[in-house]
Amino acid sequence: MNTSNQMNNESLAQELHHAGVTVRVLLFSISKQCLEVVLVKRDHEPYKGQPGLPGGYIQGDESLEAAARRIVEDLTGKTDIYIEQLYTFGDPERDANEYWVTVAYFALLPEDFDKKQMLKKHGAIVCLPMTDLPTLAYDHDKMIAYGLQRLKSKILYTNIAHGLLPEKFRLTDLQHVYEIILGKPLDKRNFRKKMLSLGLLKPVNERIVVGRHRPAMLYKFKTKDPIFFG
Amino acid sequence: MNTSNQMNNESLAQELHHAGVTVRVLLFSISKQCLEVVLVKRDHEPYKGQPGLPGGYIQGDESLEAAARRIVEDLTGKTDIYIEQLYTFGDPERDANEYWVTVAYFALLPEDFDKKQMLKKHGAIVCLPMTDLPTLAYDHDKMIAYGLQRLKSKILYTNIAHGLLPEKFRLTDLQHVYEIILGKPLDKRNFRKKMLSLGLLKPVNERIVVGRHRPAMLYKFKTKDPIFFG
DNA sequence: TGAATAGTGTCTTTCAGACAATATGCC
DNA sequence: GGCATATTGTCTGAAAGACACTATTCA
Repeated sequence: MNTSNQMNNESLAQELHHAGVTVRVLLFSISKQCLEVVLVKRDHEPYKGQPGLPGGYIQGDESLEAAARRIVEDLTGKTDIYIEQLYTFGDPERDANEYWVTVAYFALLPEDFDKKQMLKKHGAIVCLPMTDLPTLAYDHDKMIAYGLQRLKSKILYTNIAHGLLPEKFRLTDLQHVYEIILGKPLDKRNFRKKMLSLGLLKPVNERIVVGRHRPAMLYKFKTKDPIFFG
Repeated sequence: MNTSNQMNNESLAQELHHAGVTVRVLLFSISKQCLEVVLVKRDHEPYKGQPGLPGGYIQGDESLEAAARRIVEDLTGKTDIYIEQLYTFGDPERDANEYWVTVAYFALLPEDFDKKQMLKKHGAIVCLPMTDLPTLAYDHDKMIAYGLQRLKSKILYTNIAHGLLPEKFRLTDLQHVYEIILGKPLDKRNFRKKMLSLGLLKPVNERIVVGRHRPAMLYKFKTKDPIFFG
């Protein structure tokens, strides 16, 4: 396809200024000690057999975000996953054969989601720790770097952490989420003081027994609507 | 175009999962008392005659950002304009006839740029204050709202203000930029204290005479590379 | 009763925000 | 000399950050 010359004819321009549109999803999740991202093994060329981000084409009757939600639902079976648009990548050098515009979305999987089901059903899927990623198809590594940056900054001024946690959780769980994403330990007293002062959480009148020690109070987010603070 | 059914054939999918790709640019600028955005009068259907955001099609040999830069250069003649990607809008309901994916970019015009030239050369262009915008083509009003939000938040934690100022400026000019964007007056002493403590500025050993009073020291940004603080 | 985590308070420092008087150069 | 803006410092309250001990439950 050659579109480098100036277009004066409207219909010709419409013909040539089209591009393939794909949606990619960065599905982040917290495992015991690290942040993981969902990858699929590509089943056709280019980059066949290599891991890449899950994604697909837009369909003519759905919005970009709806396409992203469909892809996430296909993988997880869940519809209440946190999703936001991340960035749009479009560069003729991404693929020698065609101009692809890829709209990347960013999604969060709660800790209590059973990934085994997903891994079994879609055999080619893996969850890999962010610290040890293989070579990925296309510019998917750039997308992941960008998504991680977004997550790191946005957890500091929004209630986005709810996307990574179960409905009810301990303050300790919440702190672990922050520590894993920020990559550094946090002071327990200061963390709790700050979190509770923000007023985003409400205590659930339940406790959870984890080991042979004092059980912890459970909390939930008052709302999962986007809240900005700081 | 009907793409609502499942695609099993790869080449068919490639045929149908294409969309028209346009780039739109929000070109913000500071005038005496308010923030303005550049609009053009559309010269063909749909929305012919109505004001809308400047934009165009991607060409096959340029990236999305390059397309945005080309559009800005066509309008302004300048290549060193601050640009960043804002958001990508894609929804079949945006246009009944075709699926358009629109990648919106966000750009800043420095205060010393002579807009008269631009308005004269491209007769259909207007700069309108953000507070009094007419009905716009498509969902361009949504894009502007989104861009304004980005500007308001990003001026608080980055050096993005350099895009709206001349190379050299008074601290008073910088303060005006903040006041106009945030829509509220700021305390001069606190503003200067904070700005200088950030270490983003360096004094230029020049003064500027504006009226019959003490001339002000001029400053410039140490770098226009993106800097995040706070 | 011992193991293991839950839960809590003080002090220091830093920063944001309120607030007004003096300095300087031009006309 | 008068006008008009430039430039500067203090005080107060809020929040961040360093830091360690007691409470509770289960096995």
